[in-house]
Amino acid sequence: MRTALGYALLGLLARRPSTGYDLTVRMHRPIGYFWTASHSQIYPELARLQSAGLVRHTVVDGAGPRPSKLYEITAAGHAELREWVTTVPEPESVRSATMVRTYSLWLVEPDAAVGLVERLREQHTRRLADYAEQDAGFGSPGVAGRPADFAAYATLRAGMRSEQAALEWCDWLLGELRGADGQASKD
Amino acid sequence: MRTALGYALLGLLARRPSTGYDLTVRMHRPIGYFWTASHSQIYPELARLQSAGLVRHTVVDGAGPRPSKLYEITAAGHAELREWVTTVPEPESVRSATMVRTYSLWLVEPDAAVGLVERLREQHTRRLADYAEQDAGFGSPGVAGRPADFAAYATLRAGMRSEQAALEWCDWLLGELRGADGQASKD
DNA sequence: AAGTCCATGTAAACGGTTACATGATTGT
DNA sequence: ACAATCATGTAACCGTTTACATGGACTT
Repeated sequence: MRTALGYALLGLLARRPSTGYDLTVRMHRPIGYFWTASHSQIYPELARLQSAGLVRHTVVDGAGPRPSKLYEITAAGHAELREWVTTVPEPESVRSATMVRTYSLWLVEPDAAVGLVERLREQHTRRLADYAEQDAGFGSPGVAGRPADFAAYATLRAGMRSEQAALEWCDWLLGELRGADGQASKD
Repeated sequence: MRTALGYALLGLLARRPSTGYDLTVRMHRPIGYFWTASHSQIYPELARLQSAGLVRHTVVDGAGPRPSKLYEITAAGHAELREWVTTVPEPESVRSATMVRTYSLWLVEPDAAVGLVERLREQHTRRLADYAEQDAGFGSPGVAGRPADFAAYATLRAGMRSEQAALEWCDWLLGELRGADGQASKD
C-alpha cells in the first residue's frame, strides 16, 4: 500500500495519459475536490510509481524547451489501483483548525464571534456556488453516463453536501450567538 | 501566529491547568472532535509555548515516579489565543483519501463499489451514534449555559452535521449504484 | 510475574509546502 | 521588454506519526 497521492495520480492517468506538468495542473484544483498536490511532490512520486512498474513514460517533443515525459498507467498500475479502491479504509481523522477556533470561541465577545462565523459562512457560500457551477456544467450524469464522469460527479456531490452541512452549522451558530448578544445588550 | 496544535493546547489550558500527560489524554480523543495529537508532539510544543511566555509550569509531586509539571495559561497566552480565535482563517483545503477512492470507483464492479460504500456508511453511523451519546450527556447547553461548555457543544454539533451529510451521501450513492447493478444484472 | 497507569522526554522517518533553479516559445 | 505557458527537477523546512527509552506504584 502506497500513499493517497500515488493513487490520486494513478486515478488521473487511468482516465488519460498525461505529462507531469499536466498532472500538476489537474491536481492544483483538487482531484475529486478533495486532494491537491504541487509539482514538487508529483515529479518524485511519478518516479516512484515508475520504479514500482505502475506507470511508464515515453519521451515526447512537447511545447516546452526540454523533452517532456508522457506518462501512462500500466496493467499492474490498473490492478493495484482497482485493488486499493475497494479496500476498506481506516476511519479518517478529521482535522479542522476552524473547529479548534470554535472550541475557544467562548473567550471572545459574542459580537466578535458573530463576525468570525459570518465570514466563515461567506467562504462556504462561495465554495458551494463554485461547486454548483460545475454541477451545472456536468449535467448530472447518472450511473448510466460514462463511468469515469459519474465517479467524478459523485465526489462533487460529496463536496456539495459537506458545504451545505457547514452552512447549516454556521446558521445555527449565528442564531445562538445573536440570541445571546441580544440578551447581553439588554442586561 | 503559531500552529493549530499550540492554540489547541492553549484552548485546553484555558479551561483548566493540566500536566503534559493529562493534555495527551485530553487530545487523544480529538479536541472539539476535530484535532488530535500524541505526547511526542505535545511535550516539545509545551516547551515552545513556555519560551514564548504563553504558558508556565509549576513542578508538582504527582502519582508518577518523576516530578510532573502542571501547566497553566498566562495572561499573554490568553490574549494571544483570544486574538487568534477571531482572525479570519484562509479557506481550509479538505483532504480525504475516501474521495480519492471514489474518484476511481468506476474501475471496479458495481458490487464491489456497493460493498465499500456500505462499510463507509457503517463507519459514519457508528461515529454519529458516538456523537449522539455525548450530545445526550451534554444536555444541549444553550449560550445561556457555561460558555466553555457551549463552545465544546458547538464543535460537537458541527461533527454531527458533517456525519449526517456523509451518511446522506452514502445513501444517495448506494441508490445510484444499486440501480446500475440491477440494470447490469438484467443485461 | 505481568500488565496498566502515571509521567516525561528524544529520534527517525515521512508527507507536504515553499523556495531555488533553468529555459525556450508565444502573446501583450 | 515583460509576462505567461510549457516543462522538469532539487533542497530546505515544518508538522505528524511511529518507535525508542526509562521507571515507580498499583492491580490482577
